[in-house]
Amino acid sequence: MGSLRTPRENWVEEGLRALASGGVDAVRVEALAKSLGVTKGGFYGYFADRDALLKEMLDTWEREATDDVLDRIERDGGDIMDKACLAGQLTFSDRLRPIDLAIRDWARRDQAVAERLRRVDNARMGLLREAIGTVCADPDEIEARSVLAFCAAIGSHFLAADHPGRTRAQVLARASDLILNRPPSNPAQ
Amino acid sequence: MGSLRTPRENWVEEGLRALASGGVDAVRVEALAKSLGVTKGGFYGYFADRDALLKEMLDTWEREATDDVLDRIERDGGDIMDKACLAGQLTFSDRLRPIDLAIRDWARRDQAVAERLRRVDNARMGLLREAIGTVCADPDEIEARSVLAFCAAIGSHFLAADHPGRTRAQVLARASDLILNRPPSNPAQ
DNA sequence: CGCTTGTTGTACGGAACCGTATAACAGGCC
DNA sequence: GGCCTGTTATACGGTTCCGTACAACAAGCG
Repeated sequence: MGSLRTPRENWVEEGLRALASGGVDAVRVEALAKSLGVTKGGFYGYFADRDALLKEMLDTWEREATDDVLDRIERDGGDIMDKACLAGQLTFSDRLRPIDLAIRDWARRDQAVAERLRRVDNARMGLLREAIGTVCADPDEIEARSVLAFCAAIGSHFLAADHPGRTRAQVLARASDLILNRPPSNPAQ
Repeated sequence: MGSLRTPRENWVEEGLRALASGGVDAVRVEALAKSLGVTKGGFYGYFADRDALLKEMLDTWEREATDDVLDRIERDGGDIMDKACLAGQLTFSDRLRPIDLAIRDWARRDQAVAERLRRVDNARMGLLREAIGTVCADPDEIEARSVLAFCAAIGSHFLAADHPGRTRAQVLARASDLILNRPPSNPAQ
């Protein structure tokens, strides 16, 4: 039995890389093969067609963005607010963030992708509601603050504006204080 | 002199439509021609190439998203908060919203587009700062609340989560109250 | 009406891409 | 070493797209 010279996961991995940097339309079999240093010859041994790869990429992403993140925050422990913060850091890591953003745009044009994103976002919102539930009691307000937190996390990556005299991180730190209903943190941190 | 049977603006208009519904990669000369009911024969009489059309589309969008909106809110009058709200409604109108979102994704991969978006977003943020300056005094807090408002406006269109027992509009209304530091509005409105 | 001017349809060459077929090939196994 | 099995390179036909060339054409004007 011959060994797997460029195994299935490599194609998925390279596909996610292409998705992250160029959007769905950049996920092209021949381009991926070139990046992997092979020709597309072997691709069709693993995948029926391009759509099968896209589906597998989404499976991988959905698992990494939910199960893997949940496992990790469970293992690290801490209170629910710590967990939500860690989940946020993980989902907006250098690896997952560009994939997440690309999938959000993709979801606007593909109903099946939108459905997957909905599942993932619902899981994330669940965590956020729990965390924010510790700093506020009214259910409507919890929902509003959770959505604000989520929108700030996503939107800040799509927002191009400058903040004269401040860094984006400083502005977002102050925004976090507002969302969590706490006094301004030390701006020197 | 023959008349302009399908004039320059039609190509730009159809290009923006394609951009809005399918992203930059959907803006293809032959596809636009088909939508316009002609062949691409005439296209290259107006534009040197596809990039020239993309540039013109961005010009049109930038003008509509800034000058046209500013003219309109100036004409309608009202206080600065009214103006900012109207600007938001115009920016996220059925026409401009999908273009705006597509350009945001486009900007992640094209530096020149990112620069244009930066100019537009800076103009919008300026208006937002003015409006929010009427409900809060601390400059850092104004900046944080303005960014929250902007991120909520953008992010809510990229967010796929559900809100059990509520509509997205209800949640956003409550979020507006939080951002503008005012008591909960009547939820029946 | 016939010319001029500018728009449009059609045809072409070239590139990128998909998916298939097939032959060369490399590793394990006897 | 020689076979077997699964991976890879190569070649192919088909499609879609870009940009160019040119001929057909419609409309205004003398």
